[in-house]
Amino acid sequence: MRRPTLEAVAARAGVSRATASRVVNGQTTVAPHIRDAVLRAIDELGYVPNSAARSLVTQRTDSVALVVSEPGTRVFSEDPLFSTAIRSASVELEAINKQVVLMLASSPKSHARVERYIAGGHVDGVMLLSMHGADPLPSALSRLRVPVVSYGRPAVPVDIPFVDNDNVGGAEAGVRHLVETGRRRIATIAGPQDMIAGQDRLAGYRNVLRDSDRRSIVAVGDFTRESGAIAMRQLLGDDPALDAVFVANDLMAVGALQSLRQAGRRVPDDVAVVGFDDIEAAKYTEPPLTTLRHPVVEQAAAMVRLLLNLFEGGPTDPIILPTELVIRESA
Amino acid sequence: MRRPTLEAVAARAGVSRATASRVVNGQTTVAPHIRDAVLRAIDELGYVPNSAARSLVTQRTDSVALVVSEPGTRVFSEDPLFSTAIRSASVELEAINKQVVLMLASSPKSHARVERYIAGGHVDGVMLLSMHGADPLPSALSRLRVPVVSYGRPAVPVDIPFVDNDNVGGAEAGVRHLVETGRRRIATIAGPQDMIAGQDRLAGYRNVLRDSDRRSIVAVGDFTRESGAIAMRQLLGDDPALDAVFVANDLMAVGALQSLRQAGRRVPDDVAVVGFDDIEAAKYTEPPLTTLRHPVVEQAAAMVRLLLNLFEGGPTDPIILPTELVIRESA
DNA sequence: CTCTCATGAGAGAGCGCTCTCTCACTCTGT
DNA sequence: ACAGAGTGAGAGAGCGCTCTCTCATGAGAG
Repeated sequence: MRRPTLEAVAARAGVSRATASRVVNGQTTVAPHIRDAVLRAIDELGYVPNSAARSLVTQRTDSVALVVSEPGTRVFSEDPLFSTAIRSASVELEAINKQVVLMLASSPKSHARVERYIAGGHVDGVMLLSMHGADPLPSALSRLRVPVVSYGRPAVPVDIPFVDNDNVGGAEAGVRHLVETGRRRIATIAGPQDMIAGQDRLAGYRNVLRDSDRRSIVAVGDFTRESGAIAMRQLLGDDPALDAVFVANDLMAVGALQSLRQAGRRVPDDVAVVGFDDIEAAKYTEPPLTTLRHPVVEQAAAMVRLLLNLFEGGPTDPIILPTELVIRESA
Repeated sequence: MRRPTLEAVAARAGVSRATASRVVNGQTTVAPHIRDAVLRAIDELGYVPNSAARSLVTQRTDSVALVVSEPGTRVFSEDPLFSTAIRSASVELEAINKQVVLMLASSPKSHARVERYIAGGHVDGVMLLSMHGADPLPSALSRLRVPVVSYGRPAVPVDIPFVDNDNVGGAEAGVRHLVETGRRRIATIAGPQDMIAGQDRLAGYRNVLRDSDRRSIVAVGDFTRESGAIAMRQLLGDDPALDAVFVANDLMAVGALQSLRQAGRRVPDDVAVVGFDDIEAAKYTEPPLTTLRHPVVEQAAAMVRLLLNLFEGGPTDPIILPTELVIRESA
């Protein structure tokens, strides 16, 4: 009742195991009629190669770890960017016949687990969706001499190829839009400052405010809706006269819109709101959200290509993808 | 420069490979001082067992496939239930030291890929997040004699243990709430009728309407926001006097709210809206959405336990989890 | 002091596959 | 007709591990 082996196939086809192996692996040095005999045997027996045996000898596993390193669990479920990136990366990897091993690294304990697993040579490479700045994983993994690429620039300077979007440039474009539409008191709800995206988007905001001679008004959230709502209330308390807010991601912007509504502010008449990410929900807020779109699917695909290049010796320079201002009704 | 083998560990500790293996696998028949010597050698060499070699002989892989079988790609990224379920299942599996291999099965081509992979014995078991009714995967996999469990009742009657929430009961509770709050013309935006959740929630709606002597007004969406918006417009055209709508999921409810707003209807004054799922966004709509909560995290965890039971011969009866009506402002 | 028996450790046979090496055979050129 | 090159197929050595079988040792019983 156990699965047929290559040996069985070879026996049935009346050839040696080596020849059967050649056919399975698509080598051309097999005469057509022998090839056919082997293929028929494979078909009749329902033979499927044993991957453990294969990777034992080839030293390859044809699978890649997708490590989602995220301290809290909330963002993962809430933020559609995660699932989009994961899906896109999966699709790309499956296209080149690599399996995706999904690993969640939230606690230090699971960090250790991930490291052990990677060190165990279970995978040919690692793709890191690391959100947290103080994350020890990027450096730990790069030390393991395993091919690693990162989605998003690693917070600590470590020699890992990465793909990111232009957070600074995007934020600048968003805030500039507010300046150009005549807003005077432009606040921001920044993302967590231990995340690169949080830092960079705040930097972009500051750059433009500095150049346009405005005072910066900053509250900090953690990229969740909830925190956006709280931060918005806080900003309204700090400066009731603010007439615009640049929110570092759409999820927080949704929360901010709610707080603005509760405070009786009309958007965009009283307060203009610009988000970041252009998640699907941004189209459905009241009013629809002006935001910065960045190509998540392309970014994930680029990350896969980067990993492939790491395998095959192609270029592995960091890739920065552009963002695009999507103007809807909130600003 | 290659990784140390058990042989190397044994040599360094001055024991046989068999003894080293015993220590690695935690057998107790090793004298303490020998055990220590081996452990020290492991530590010094940084030894990590080669999983390919191990699973070659043990015939186990300690990994489980999580197959997301979903025809369109949109729902996956948009619907937070997917990521929540995936995360919860991952967490549970990691707790019992099983790896999660994520597989997307959207096209027939990828279906074949998944089948081949599963048949290849790469995984000890399969967890199926199958959304589509006509999905050939459940039956195909159950034929492969691989342990399979399903998140959500499979559409075709196939002998696979599954975990689901009480879709019919939940829908009934939601519609009953509308009836009890005095609504007369209660429409529904149903989910796709080739999905069990779509069918069952519509059935629940029909049950209550029949019992309360009301006419049913049905539009069908595909569980996306967009389709909810379209369906709502259609319903308003069909029956401008409707005063309530039960929407088969929150995503479509968000779209419906938008259409209602555009049509100048106040919620809940003119039209009451009840959703289903209680996604995070339901708290942030205008007005916040009354909806049916079901325990996604628990459901995924239960699925993992079911798979474990399949491995170890525990009970594998289907599990139906209850839903709970969460009353907010929309109804 | 010998015999039995539990106990701890080693020898060695695979698990199923790939891949190098070798060899038999056919084909070309002289 | 024969050397040399080219081609297709088999033999066999591992890859790193687990696990059964066997054996050496020493404690306890007679």
